Amino acid sequence: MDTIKVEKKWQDFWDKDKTFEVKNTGVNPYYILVEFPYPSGSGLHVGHVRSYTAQDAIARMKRMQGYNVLFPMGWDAFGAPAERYAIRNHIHPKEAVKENVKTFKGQMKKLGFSFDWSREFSTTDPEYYKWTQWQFLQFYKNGMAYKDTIPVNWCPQCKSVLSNEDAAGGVCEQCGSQVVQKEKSQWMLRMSDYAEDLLTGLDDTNFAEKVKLGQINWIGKSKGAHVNFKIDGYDKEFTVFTTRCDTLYGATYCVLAPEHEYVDEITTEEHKAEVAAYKAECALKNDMERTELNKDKTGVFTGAYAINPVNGEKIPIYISDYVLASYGTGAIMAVPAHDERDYEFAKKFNIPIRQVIAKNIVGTGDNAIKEGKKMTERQVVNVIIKHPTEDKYLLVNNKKFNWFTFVMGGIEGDETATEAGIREVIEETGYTDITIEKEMEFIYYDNFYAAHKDVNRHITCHTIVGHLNSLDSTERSEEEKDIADVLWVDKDKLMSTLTTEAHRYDAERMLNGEGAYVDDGIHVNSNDLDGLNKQESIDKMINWLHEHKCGEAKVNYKMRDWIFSRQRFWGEPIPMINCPKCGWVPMDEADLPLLLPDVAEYEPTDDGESPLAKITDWVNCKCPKCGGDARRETDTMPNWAGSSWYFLRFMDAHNSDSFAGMDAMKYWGKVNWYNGGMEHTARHLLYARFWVQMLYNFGLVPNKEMIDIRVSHGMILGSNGEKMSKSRGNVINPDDIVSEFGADTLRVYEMFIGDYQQDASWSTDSLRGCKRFLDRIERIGEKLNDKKGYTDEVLAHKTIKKVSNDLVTLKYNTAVSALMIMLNEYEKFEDGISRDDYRLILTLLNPMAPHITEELNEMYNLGEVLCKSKWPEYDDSKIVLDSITLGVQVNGKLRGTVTVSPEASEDEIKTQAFEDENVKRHTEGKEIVKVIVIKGKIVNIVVK
RNA sequence: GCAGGUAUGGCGGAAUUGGCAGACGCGCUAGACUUAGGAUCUAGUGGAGUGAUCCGUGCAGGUUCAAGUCCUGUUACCUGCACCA
Repeated sequence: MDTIKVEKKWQDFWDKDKTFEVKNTGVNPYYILVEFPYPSGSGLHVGHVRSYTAQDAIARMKRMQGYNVLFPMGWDAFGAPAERYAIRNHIHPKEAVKENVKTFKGQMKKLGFSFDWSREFSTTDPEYYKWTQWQFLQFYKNGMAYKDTIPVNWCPQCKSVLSNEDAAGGVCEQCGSQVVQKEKSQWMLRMSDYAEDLLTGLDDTNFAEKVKLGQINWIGKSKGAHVNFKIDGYDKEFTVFTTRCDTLYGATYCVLAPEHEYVDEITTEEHKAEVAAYKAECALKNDMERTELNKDKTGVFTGAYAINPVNGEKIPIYISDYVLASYGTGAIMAVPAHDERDYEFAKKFNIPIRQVIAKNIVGTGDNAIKEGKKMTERQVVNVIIKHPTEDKYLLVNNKKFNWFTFVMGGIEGDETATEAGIREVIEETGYTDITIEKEMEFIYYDNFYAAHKDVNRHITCHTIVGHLNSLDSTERSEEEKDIADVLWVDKDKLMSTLTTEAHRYDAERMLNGEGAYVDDGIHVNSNDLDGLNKQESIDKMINWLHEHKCGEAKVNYKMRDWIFSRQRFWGEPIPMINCPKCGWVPMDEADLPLLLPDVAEYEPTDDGESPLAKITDWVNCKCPKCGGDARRETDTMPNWAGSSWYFLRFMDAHNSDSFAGMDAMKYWGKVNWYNGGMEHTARHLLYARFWVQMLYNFGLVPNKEMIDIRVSHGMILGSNGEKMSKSRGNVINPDDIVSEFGADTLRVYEMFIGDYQQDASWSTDSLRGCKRFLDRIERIGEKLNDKKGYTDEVLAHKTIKKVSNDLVTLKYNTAVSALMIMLNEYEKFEDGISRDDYRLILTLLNPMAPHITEELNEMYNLGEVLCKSKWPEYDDSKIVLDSITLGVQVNGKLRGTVTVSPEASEDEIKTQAFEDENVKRHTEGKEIVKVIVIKGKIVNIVVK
């Protein structure tokens, strides 16, 4: 078959027939959406083909099933690449976009996607961005847009503001020079106001779980408290955000972000120079550098002290860039004992570390508390002693209970842990030449049954670490010798030798180094909180803070307001006017769209303003309020703006009175099924949902969430398993594949390539396999017979069911495989296949290979064109087989099979199973313990 | 570091959700038809063994009559986020 000719023929037919154009009327509306592409200069990618084909297949099937399917396509054409291209080639970006759109559209048509082209638009069309601007004005008028001064990435060489992506690694992507931070006034949208709504709104969607998770992580909700700290010697206080106000008694210093507003004021005279230097150093670093230098904490002391509200203690105030000005309040209380970052900082600056939580180990198993035994309180010391010359540790082995532990014992009277520890080592092991190095944080060993004393215990367990200077020793008492042996154990055998959890925990802390203890436990050194766990303490502390007016419960979100300005030419102009008298004034809505002017130069200005700033005719205007001279905003909107509502426009693409009519939006309801790349699931989806929620709150859209199902496809990688890129030389151009193998082959192959949501590597060999499959589909047409109906009813209905279900559960690969199996079966039919057989396989294959199936359907005169035919329905009762084969296992190993009718009783199946020769061999002479029959699945005979 | 994902023949991947592991495709082997084969058709194809059989789903345990699937621990790779208090 001449695929080029045939495919063209059907594409022309669909065009002329307007087969896929839909009206906003009729029953069963169904809206299928794929992310519209950025029409780049390099043309369509095989990755696009994957997701477009998948959605196209669903669209085609749904139409045949009687749905009114909206499957639109358009262009997300604003953005930096088009602008860069324009700068280089001195042509207007809209010309470049026109060219690229032509290429993309041509490629899409050649692939036979069933888009409704009557609704096509580009975000760069004035008729479209008019409404993007109009919506911005609604945001502004409702107080959701404001101006603020924030730092941006600035390339001094290109004299241009860079996005975080373009400034990756602190280096300008274009020229390679060092990026610096520069303060700029920017339009912002109050997205953080919607954090909670964006979180709860997820419940009204059917996004894939991992997509939801991406949204949740991005929003980054955390519950905690604000705590106010007075500054010693000032009538001033600052507020910190903490999720762990329960550890307030362990706060031994505070840290302000270097940008914190109080820093200059509270810094004492002798620290001024140091603080100023540190601040200057931080200002030079951008976010990337700050995080890169994370390995080592830096900071300086301000000389000032804060007062801890719970105990009145004076604690030093430091500044450090590990505290971010942009999160929380830009200030923290530091609890080194129970926060890893604080711990690291405290170690480096020699700040006290105060334990306020003790790990609590509860006895389990043999150590679990025993009913009716006395509960006793004990202070215990565990002693970790290192060998004087070898890398070994001193253990004792209690013979009666076969316990392996460090030396341990009770602390008597007013002994310190160290004194008790030394005493116990001498008593239990005889070694006398002991040096104790340190005491670790203590732990509780709660509700634990001590078998050797036959009592229940609540132990406070102090752990000290030391070494022997020599093996000098005294004779142990006979009593001690009876109780326990002394042994030295290698470092790496330690963990597996120790028999109690408390000792293993000690060993781990000692070997891996101590750090902050961040888990739950029992509070200590915390007055009223002592004895409480984490949650209890948090609740109690929040009450206390509230009562004493020095803090309150507080929820914080990672998500910040949306920076909505770009200093770029190729974006939607922001329709705002700056009047010297009236300030910022929105443009009159009747004057929209505010068109992008035609200019000759697209380079940004020297001070980083958008190129629009240079066009004085355009910039200078009259204030809509007072009529005086005023200037337009020269910043443009970000690329994300146009794509935040395009799916609404598709519902009513030609509406000139509004961005989309309420009736049209109500008719289509939500986007039923939205597909896009994993890389967009976090940001694009969040922006779009935020945008829609605002519109909803202004009464402009019918639903708070406008997208129901969201799925993401995996990437198509090069044949070497790496991402396709020109530099790697592994790019596959879909055009080449279409002209050599045909669009249908490419479509079927990309559906068959593997799990849709997983990445997959390109394989031209595998592609050939799909070509062979389609060739065989064509060839079997020569074996048509005159019989009526399906030759194999079971096969027919089974396959209808499989394909119908697989297409809507993203299992395209097994749908194709089911059709391959069907064809394999057809080829085995001795008298050829019936016309109904052929029509069936062509229909089922049509969503994936629409051209060849239409052609064969027409060639053999099998019926109406497939795209207007009805999708076949399956009948479960026809899938029932006359007989089924069950595996027979003996002790879980397959030994034979039985073939029985589906209605066979358990006894019949059992009887037959035992008749199998091989089963007999494995069961003869053995005791039958149990026979398990799972109807329709398996028989398992358990023998001894 | 945190979060998520993945791991099954020579390769891409199936497995009705705990029930005959390796469907389907590629590749490979042998044969047929051919002047020819990167066409087509037939047979075979996880490993070891002549065989009965044994071993096999990253690794180590566990639960179960039965584990790729469930539980505990662990390793490697991929993708996000990254000092989020």
